[in-house]
Amino acid sequence: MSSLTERCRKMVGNAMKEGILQAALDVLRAEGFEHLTIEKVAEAAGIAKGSVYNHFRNKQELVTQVFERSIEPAIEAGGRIVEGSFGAVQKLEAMLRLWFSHFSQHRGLFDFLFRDPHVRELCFTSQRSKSALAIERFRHIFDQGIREGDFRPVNAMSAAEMVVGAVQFCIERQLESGEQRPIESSIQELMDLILGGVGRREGQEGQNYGV
Amino acid sequence: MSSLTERCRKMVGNAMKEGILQAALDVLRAEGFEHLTIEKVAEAAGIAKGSVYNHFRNKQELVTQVFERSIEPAIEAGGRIVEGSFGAVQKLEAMLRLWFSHFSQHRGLFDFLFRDPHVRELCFTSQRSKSALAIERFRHIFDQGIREGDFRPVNAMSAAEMVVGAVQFCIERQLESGEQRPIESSIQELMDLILGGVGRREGQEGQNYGV
Amino acid sequence: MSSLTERCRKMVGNAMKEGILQAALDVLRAEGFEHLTIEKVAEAAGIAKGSVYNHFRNKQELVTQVFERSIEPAIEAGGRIVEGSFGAVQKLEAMLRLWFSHFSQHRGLFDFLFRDPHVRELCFTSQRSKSALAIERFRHIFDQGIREGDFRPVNAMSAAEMVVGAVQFCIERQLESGEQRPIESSIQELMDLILGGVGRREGQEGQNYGV
Amino acid sequence: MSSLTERCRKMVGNAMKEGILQAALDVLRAEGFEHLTIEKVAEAAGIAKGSVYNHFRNKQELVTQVFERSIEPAIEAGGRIVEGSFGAVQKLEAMLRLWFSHFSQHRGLFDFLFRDPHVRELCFTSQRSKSALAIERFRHIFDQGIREGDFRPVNAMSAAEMVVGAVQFCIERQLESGEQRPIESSIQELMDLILGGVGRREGQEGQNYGV
DNA sequence: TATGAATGAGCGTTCATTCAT
DNA sequence: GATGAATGAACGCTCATTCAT
Repeated sequence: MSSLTERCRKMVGNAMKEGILQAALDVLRAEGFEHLTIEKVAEAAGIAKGSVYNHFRNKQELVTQVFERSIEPAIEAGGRIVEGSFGAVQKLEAMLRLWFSHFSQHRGLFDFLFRDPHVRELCFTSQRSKSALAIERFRHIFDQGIREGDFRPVNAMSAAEMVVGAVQFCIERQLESGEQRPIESSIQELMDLILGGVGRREGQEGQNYGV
Repeated sequence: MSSLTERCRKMVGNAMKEGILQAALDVLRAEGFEHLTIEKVAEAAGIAKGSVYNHFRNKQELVTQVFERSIEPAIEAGGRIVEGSFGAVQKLEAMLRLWFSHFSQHRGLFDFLFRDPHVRELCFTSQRSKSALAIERFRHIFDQGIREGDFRPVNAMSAAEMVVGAVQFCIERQLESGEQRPIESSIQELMDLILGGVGRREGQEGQNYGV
Repeated sequence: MSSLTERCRKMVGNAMKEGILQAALDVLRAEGFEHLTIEKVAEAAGIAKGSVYNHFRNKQELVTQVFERSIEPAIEAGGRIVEGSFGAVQKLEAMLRLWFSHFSQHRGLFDFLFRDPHVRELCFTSQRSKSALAIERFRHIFDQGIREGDFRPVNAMSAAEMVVGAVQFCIERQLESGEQRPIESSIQELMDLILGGVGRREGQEGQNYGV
Repeated sequence: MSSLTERCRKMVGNAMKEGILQAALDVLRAEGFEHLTIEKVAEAAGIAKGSVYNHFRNKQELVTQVFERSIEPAIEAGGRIVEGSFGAVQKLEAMLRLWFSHFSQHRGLFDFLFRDPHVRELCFTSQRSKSALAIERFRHIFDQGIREGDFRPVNAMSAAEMVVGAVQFCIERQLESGEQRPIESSIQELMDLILGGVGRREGQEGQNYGV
């Protein structure tokens, strides 16, 4: 955690804010949320404690912004997928790929978001709207799928909730276990389950497994 | 919150511990996690602050045990379901029913566990092993279903993860939104999605929409 | 609180100081003393925080001057009364009238000076010398009265102290209670008490009660 | 400021509170109100900062109690005077004597109450009711005097206000100037002015001064 | 074993003041 | 002179934990 002061003193004002956010992220990663204090953030940023308050009204605002910054790109990417002109199945798969790859690519960045329970909680809190957004997006995809005849006429909302819960949980588990499973494998497995369910169907019975 | 002292003074040590746990639960419900202090717990239990430390090494241990107590019955019930002699589909449905009903019946008790972010996080922490247990149980059910030919030969572990994530998330959402949806409806919807997936099947095509 | 900057930028330095003092007064009235910060004053004056320090060595000096400004006119008016060529009784009454009217006319201005304990204290501090001045002036009036035979040969200094204390206290009380008593009534009552005291006199005895 | 810890550790709980109050008084005297911090009080009392909060909810409560303790005895003594069975003139004189002597005898204790503007302000604030009490008592005395024919039928309330203001101010002035004037002299002078006023009376003219 | 006063590290926050630009 | 970001000492307050009784 090198001193930011020299780097920042002559920077444009905005850069200092970035520096503090980065410092907060560093502290979060290094010490976890419950040991995140303004003093440590300031120290990590190489600035005085009081200076933090020139850029963030209070601790809550700082931590929230750390999280918002981290998740922003994924949200935008999600928006682009939903609004694209592909079929529902493709969109669904793209969405899963986005989630998995985003969390994998930024594992270094998101690790703490899920590993540290305190942070995870805060994220979920702040993400309540984000969660709602995610659900909404999956719902759109399911609606489209149903409309276009690719999906059964299920309750799109419930399906969306289920998928979001399942995906989040799977990602969490992978991060927790440190398992480095190929993303595509996870995606295909989830797609298979989401599309086909676990139940055996009469038609399939004969086709796939015969006797 | 009547004084527990008289009741407990001559009781076996275990009863005192029960009283403290109950007091902690009361405080948690009344004031939320972030206002839970040892002092308040002691006061609610009608004992002295220091006495709490005769039964719990520290605050963390106390709070963890509060949660463990809350979830214990459900865990045992889950064990009985898995070890029963029913079909996988019935076990799966029973399991979902257990989860939903448990959280519904104890809504007053669990509300705070999910509403208060700090508590939720703590619960998830303690539940990491509980989650693992839950996954294991669902995995057993899926294994049974596959073995007995009721389920497709999916990856039982992945399916279990998915279901646990989905169910937890749905319950959380319901608690958060305060929605009082009929349990059976939720269960049936989830069962339908888990068993049948969202994707259209060839066999259905003809049945449902004709050509 | 419009920006003073444009108005003041090209003004003589003195005008800027006036602007800051006025801004400080505005903040004082609007937010009370304990919420008076240099930053708010600067903002109200439409200038930068640092600029305040080009005109006032520190906060203390600024606040003191705000008070001095407020009381200046009354002091000058007091001087004119004492140096006038009237009798002691008339001067005494004029003095009381000045005090009462000054505080009444500027009630909006002085209210906070007395209502807010922190400010009141600060004013009293700064007024210690002002009090001395006031006492001195009343002492002159009493000396004159004694010399010219209008007053008994009392200790002029003690009488002056007494009167100043009494008048200040009465004004304070009125401001505190928010009472809107007619000034003339207060003045006449005080004059009566100062001149005649409360004690019964031989001459009165016969007049008022007969024997 | 000797360590109170040894002395107090074995004392009854109440003694510790006394010790803190005394320590606060010491700090107040030594450093003035605006430098009174909880930390300094704790240090002066030889205890830990947090311990102060075992006896006082917050700083405000502590300081208020310091003041209340200081003035309590005088208030009670005042009550005994008013309720006594003497004439109004005697009661008035006794009251003045009480005030002067109380502040003189406890000069060491009250010095700060008047010398330090911050404290004075706080006292006046807390004393608003005390002031009201003092006024009420003088009013009773004046009422009695008027009823019994010793005083002119003046406005008892106004006279009381005037006297309280005058006496407080005179005492303040003496404390401020450090002047050690004989109390009796001050009392007699005030009594003379209060009873007789400053104005010359026709009847007196001949009697007292002749021509 | 129960007590609860004492502890003391720690926290979030404020704000008068400085100084490089 | 004007600026305002940076400073950093200071403050009131909390509370898990200890320990002498």
